[in-house]
Amino acid sequence: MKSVSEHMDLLLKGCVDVVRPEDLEARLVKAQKEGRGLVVKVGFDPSAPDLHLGHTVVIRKMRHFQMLGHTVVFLIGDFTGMIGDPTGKKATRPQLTREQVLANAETYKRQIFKLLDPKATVVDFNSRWLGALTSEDWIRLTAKVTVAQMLERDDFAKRLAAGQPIALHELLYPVAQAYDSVALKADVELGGTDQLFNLLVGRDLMEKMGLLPQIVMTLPLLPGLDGVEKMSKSLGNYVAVEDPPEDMFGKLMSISDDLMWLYWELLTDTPASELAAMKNDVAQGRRHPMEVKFALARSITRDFHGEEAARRAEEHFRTVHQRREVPEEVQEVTLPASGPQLLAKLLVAAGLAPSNAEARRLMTQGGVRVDGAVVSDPYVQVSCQPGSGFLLQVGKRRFARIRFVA
RNA sequence: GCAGGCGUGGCCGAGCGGUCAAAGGCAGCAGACUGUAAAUCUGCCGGGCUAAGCCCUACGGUGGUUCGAAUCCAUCCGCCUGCACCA
Repeated sequence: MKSVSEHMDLLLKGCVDVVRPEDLEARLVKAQKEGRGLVVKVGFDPSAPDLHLGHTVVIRKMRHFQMLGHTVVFLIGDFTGMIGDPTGKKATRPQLTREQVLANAETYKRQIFKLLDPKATVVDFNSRWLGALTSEDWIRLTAKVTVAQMLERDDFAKRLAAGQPIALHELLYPVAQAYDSVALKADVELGGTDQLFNLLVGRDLMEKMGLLPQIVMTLPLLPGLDGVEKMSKSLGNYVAVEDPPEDMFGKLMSISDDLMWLYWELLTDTPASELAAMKNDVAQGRRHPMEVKFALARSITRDFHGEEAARRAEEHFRTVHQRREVPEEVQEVTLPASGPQLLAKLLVAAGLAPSNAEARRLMTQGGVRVDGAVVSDPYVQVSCQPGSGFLLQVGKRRFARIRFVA
């Protein structure tokens, strides 16, 4: 087994806050001596099981713990979901049914097990213990946390100062999350940097309830493909875990050279030392940034789709985007044969344009090719003899092979 | 409850009786450029029609006024902001 300090290198890679590193090290040493793994807890929202690469930053860290023999608890916050993590955005969460929660859990599993080892992952629901608390239990529990403590939270402080409402139950969110750590006797809790406050409440509550306070580790919020905003579905700058390999590869190739390094750090397991060497090589002109970006796209695509799919996605990218050639697999569209037709209408029929007007526009702008040749006259007709056909291309990367059948 | 305001294209947002298919921005699409699906530049960006034009649909819903309404009036729906109330 590797030394604890080597473990530390892997575990601390990419982290923003670690409270406290020396505690982590001590606990690793103790665990190793006792031959047991640490319990690493991470909470997830039960309502949004569409994971993107931003989420995988934390999930990857979970994997690092697994790789070192620790147990990871993927905690679905079905009880806290009723509150909704207070963000100031009103909107009380719609309550999910038991069936929805379970269905979402399955969706989560399908996605996280691309990175995590199912055997070393415990999937749990916090309604299991939070739902079992009596009114009396809640009073005893909330007695351990002060209002002043809650108001340290930036969001609460701001709203209070601005005279905006803070519903009483919102204060319960951090307390409930903290109690999760008590129930699980967590050794470590991971989360995004936005979770720091909640995670620290967990430490505090554990100590008050006679447990060893958990170690808190936060990971950065991943910037989206634009390199500016954080990755999020609503901003459209994301790569979904379940994006098809070609899309995933292509989206990753589109990031800027600067952003690439952060993605290397947060979305691969490449050791920091290796990364530094690579960065240096590019800076010295010994390696081309594009080549390094290819390696990145390959690595990430492989994680989610496997070696073979990643290879094909790369090939597709090189063919279609780099060499501007026709991809191996082109969607076939069969249309009923007829007399001569306006090409514009065929574009619509083939699903390459949403309306005739749009199809004509595309043609006028030189965006349409028939068998490789640009056709810019919006009124050309083509013959639609049975058995005949041609390759239709719109823009650089949308293709359809048209065939006419009687 | 009282007073005032708002609702415009995928989104934000201007327009306040005709010249409005509706400024501007974002997003999107196409072209150029590029190692790149980045950046930048150019063009397009409701729909139908072989069209410098005509027609249809569209500015929350409905009904009016007017030769003519996104623009005025009535009403309904939805949202917001003050003030009041909160036994």
